[in-house]
Amino acid sequence: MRLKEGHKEKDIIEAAIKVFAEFGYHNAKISTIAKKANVATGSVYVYYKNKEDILFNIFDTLWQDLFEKLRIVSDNSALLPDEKVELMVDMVFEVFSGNPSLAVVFVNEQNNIIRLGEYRFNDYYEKFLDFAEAVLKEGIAKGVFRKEIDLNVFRSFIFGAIRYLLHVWAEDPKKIGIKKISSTVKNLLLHGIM
Amino acid sequence: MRLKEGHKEKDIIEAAIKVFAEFGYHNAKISTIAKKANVATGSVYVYYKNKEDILFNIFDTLWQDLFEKLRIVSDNSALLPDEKVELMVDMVFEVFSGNPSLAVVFVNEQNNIIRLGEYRFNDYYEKFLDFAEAVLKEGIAKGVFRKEIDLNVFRSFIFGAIRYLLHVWAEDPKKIGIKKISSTVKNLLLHGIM
Amino acid sequence: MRLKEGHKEKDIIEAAIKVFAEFGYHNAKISTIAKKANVATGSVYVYYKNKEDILFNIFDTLWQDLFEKLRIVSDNSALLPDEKVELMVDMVFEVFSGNPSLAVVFVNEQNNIIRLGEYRFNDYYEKFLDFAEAVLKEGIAKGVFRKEIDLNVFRSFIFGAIRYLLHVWAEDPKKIGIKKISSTVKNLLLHGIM
Amino acid sequence: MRLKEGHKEKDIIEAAIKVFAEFGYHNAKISTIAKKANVATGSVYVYYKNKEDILFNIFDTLWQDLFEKLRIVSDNSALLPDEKVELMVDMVFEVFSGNPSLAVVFVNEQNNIIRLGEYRFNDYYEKFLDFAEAVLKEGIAKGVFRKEIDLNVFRSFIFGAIRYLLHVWAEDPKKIGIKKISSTVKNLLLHGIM
DNA sequence: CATGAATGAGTTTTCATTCAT
DNA sequence: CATGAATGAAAACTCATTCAT
Repeated sequence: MRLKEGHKEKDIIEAAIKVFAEFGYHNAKISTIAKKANVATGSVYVYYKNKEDILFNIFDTLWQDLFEKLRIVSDNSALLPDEKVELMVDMVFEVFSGNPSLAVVFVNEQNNIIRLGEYRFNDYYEKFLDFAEAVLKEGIAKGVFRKEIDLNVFRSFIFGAIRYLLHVWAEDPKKIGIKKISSTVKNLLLHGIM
Repeated sequence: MRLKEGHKEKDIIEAAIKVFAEFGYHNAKISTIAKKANVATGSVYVYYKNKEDILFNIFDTLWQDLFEKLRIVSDNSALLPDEKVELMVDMVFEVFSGNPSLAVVFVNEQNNIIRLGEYRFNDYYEKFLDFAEAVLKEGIAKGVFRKEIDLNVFRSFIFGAIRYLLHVWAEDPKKIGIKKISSTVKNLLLHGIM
Repeated sequence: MRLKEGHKEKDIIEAAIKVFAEFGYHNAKISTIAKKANVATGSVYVYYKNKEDILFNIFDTLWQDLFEKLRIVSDNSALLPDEKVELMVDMVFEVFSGNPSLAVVFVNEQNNIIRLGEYRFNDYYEKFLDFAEAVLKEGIAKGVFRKEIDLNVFRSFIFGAIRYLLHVWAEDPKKIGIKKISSTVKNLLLHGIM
Repeated sequence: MRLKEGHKEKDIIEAAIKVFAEFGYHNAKISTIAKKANVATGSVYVYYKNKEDILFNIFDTLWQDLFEKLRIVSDNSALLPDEKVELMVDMVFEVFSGNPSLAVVFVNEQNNIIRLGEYRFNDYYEKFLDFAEAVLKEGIAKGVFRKEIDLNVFRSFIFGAIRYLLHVWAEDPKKIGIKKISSTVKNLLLHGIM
């Protein structure tokens, strides 16, 4: 029999990330993805149920990766709250640092993902924000963070700031170094501009 | 007799904002917009060249509104840098506070706008960020703001944070009050969490 | 405005009957139907939701026509049972006599219609067979028809015989005259071959 | 070691009959047939040239079976014409009685078979109807059957009636017993309803 | 200006068939 | 012979845009 070559599935995802990043989900054609993956159009449907299934797969993998790394930081009881915040910010930038296209897709297609009606992604996202919230709470409890900060607003504040910076960086990775970005973010987050 | 009612153009834009917010630009049908505006499909094309022209119009109006208000704050030499920052944040939330759908469109369709190849919007956006940067520079010069902050990162940091909070608020305006959001943002921005 | 020309809807149905008859439902292309109706492909979708909707429409119209005519015979209390049977047979052949293609579609696509999951057509069909059954019952009650005949089998027997003859005739209307067919059917039905 | 099991060819045909019966020829997938036959998709093409070849095989086997049995009845000079008719009807129902799916395929896919352009099936069918005609002729010659009956119409009449009853029975074999059906058919055929 | 019927280009998806192993 | 991964041709359907009235 014709053996599965074993890399088509991955090739397709990688091609899809690039094509989604370049054209956006709605303007991305399956045929373009297939071509970029050196695969026939029909082969895409051997591995993925349909177009949205490809997008879901990208996000699934990504979130799982994020959680895994986040948990390691979160569970480390030797760290102070502010150190945790710093490490978390670093971690997020690290995940994307080797793959700007993935960052673009992550930022741009969030809405599509939700509009496509797959609610599991809301859960991922909530869970992620809960991590951020937990660290803040811990910091407040230990008297390291200011208690006037609304937790709900905080978590979206930091998520939005990072998400957008990720996008800015991904659009032109050479313009601002990712190190510079993450250190400025950490600084602003902890101390503000004053 | 045919009444020249004279508000079709505006009706269409308002309908479009709602429809774009609900379905996203790509899934929004011209016929749906027309129906919501109580206008025939063909009439949409009397006032707008095509679908993207409607989106461009929404953003044009919006940016002009933002600039006008921003300039007033920026030009007020009686204000301290930190007061300026606070007022600017207030101002942005104010612009959208009466129109959640507009906020959703503003946040979600930014990418489409740019992908559609209309570069004037890059200019709008740059100009807007320049304002933010100018205020920061002024603050640094006056010794009010910390000079370690990278201006380029700062402006995207604040833009991203606000943009996302706008979205969170717009999706469910009753969940978190816009006042609470803007005060927390100002607080975080100036002083950080520590 | 561009006025509805008023005959496109009918043109499409008529073209569809011909194309379905020639190629069968599954091999019939919307584009072929459109071409035959002198209409753009997209116009088909202005009038009909999708391909199966066209088929449903054909059958709806047909069954309604059949019922109307059947009822007139059925309700005529001046007729003897055997006269009713004769008239009903005549009537069915009459309905199709001007439109062989319609007969072909009626006979060949019955299964598709049911497989497509529109159960209203089962009702039509049951109702139709009930008419046949009622006439037989009446005949038995009056002692004109033999009471050994199983009603359930009878109604399918006659339906199948007529349906198939319709098909034979429609495939080549000149081969056997429809008059000859219907008179033989009536004869066989009432008296058998002995 | 690979076992040459030797019944794959038959397994495939049997699976195909079931799948064609359930979904219809056009909606039946080769992969579904293969799965039901416990065989790989590609193996289907080892034994059959293509999809239509499977259908042709089913009909070939079936018709040969029908002819063989028909000839035995037809050639039996000890039988009276009406006895022959009765035996022929019995025989047809017998052929299908153990395999409702085969009956469904036989009835439903007749048209596809002809549309697929294999004309040998027209011959089969003509030959079959000729048998029926011959018996009728013999009966007329012997003065047992009425000579007013048009032979051409007769043979389609009986074919259509039986074909349809076969379908009705096959769709729900428990609803009406096949014995009841065949006895009613014989009765109606010979004596009519009066 | 206003209308909404008509258009047809463009894309996803399916699945019979092939073929490398 | 047997396999099932890979292929790509084919068709339904959508909807922005046009245009006759």
